[in-house]
Amino acid sequence: MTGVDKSKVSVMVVDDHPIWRDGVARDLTENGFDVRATAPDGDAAVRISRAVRPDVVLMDLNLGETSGVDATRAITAALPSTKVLVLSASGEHSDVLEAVKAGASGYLVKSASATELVDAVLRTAAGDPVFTAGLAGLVLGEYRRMADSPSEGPQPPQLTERETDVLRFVAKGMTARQIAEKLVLSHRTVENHVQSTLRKLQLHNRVELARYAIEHGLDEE
Amino acid sequence: MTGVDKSKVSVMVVDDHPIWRDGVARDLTENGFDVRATAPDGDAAVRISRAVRPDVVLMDLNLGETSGVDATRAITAALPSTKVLVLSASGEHSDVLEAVKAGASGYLVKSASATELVDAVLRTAAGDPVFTAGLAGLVLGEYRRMADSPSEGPQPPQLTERETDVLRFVAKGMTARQIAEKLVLSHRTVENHVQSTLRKLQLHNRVELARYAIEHGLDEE
DNA sequence: GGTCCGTTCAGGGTTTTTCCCGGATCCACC
DNA sequence: GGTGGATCCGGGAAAAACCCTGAACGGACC
Repeated sequence: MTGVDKSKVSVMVVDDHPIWRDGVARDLTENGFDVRATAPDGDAAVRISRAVRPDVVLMDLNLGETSGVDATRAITAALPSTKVLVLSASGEHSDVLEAVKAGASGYLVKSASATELVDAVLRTAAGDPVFTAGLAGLVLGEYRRMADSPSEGPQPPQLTERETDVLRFVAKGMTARQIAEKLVLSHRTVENHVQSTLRKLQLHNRVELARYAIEHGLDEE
Repeated sequence: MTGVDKSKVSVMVVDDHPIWRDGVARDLTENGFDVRATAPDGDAAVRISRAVRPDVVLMDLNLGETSGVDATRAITAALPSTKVLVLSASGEHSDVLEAVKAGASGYLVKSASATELVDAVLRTAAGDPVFTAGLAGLVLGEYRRMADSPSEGPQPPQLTERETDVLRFVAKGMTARQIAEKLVLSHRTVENHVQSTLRKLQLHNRVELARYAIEHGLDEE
């Protein structure tokens, strides 16, 4: 149909309903996409996406316990080249804006047809923002209203200055005590910064922090 | 004198005698080299060289407790583009061969004159192997005698297959228990492999291991 | 004034890592 | 047959990391 090579677009599907999840996955596969992975919740999504590095993540917002928004934030933070296309039952304005703020590249309501979905994934992979009719205007208006973020992108993961300081040293392989000495702090404070950074980025240990820092060039400067 | 741009050659001086160390550093500076760092022992040398990434490391072999050979091995393993020029009081054949096996690009006895030193550092930076008269033949003969290492280079850091397996997973941020499950091992065994790898590469924790793995492409494959 | 957030410190607990040591098997090489 | 390396398993102990909690201060913002 379109001129894009769909076989090169790798996709991950995140949804807590197995039926819907597999249905979407089959649809996409039949349409030539490379469905590399599926995940039932946010935690798994974050973990698996880091391993699989799909081009596009189809993310349900309403994921039982873990929030799709948090997962979206973590994924776009960890994998700048991966696009997250939110597929949600609701078309709530607040949900849409939250998702976009978290780094989503598009927002589709689940009532969309299969052909709409295929088209949306293709366009998302190509870098176009995709929004269900009526929502594009909303997001655009909101952008204008904010007006203060000159060049945005998927929201630089909101680490505080101190957290960034600590992260840099963690990425060099220093212990909390060594960092504390360097920054003239208590090692407990350093550990707290590490903890809050782990939470914000949805990572689980210092090695993952180091990889994150390296991928984002936080360690060179 | 020579046509090479000395101001571009960065050097680190490793020696446990402050007087000698500073004397050499001053000599080199006066001759236009960029002496970026000095270190009094092997541990500091390994640590600092990773941060500074000098073109040439002037390494004393006889460093109190820590061995200059070990430091040489660790530095050449971690920084393939950094050359280690050994500056030793002794001209012992076994010392020379050990140093070369550890990755040294050259070997100079300390009785060398300042001009010889300057010349040696320049040639080392240019990639030439530099040896005090009489030692070049020794090393060449030894190479021929070994004859079985087809293309050597600075000795690929001698990690065993299992250690490399474990390292790959460590670099992904997995704990010893997770790796143990993956490789069907006891977590104590995994920890032992981590330990021996740390020793061999003269690193001190998993974050440094991860950085090593990433720098050497061990994590992608 | 009140509230939120960033930064700092700390207690208290569990888990993991780091470091040292030992022993066992297998296999290759001399 | 001995020797050494790679691989495996384990004990013990100290350090570090991980995770949650509360608390204090100052600055920004309403």
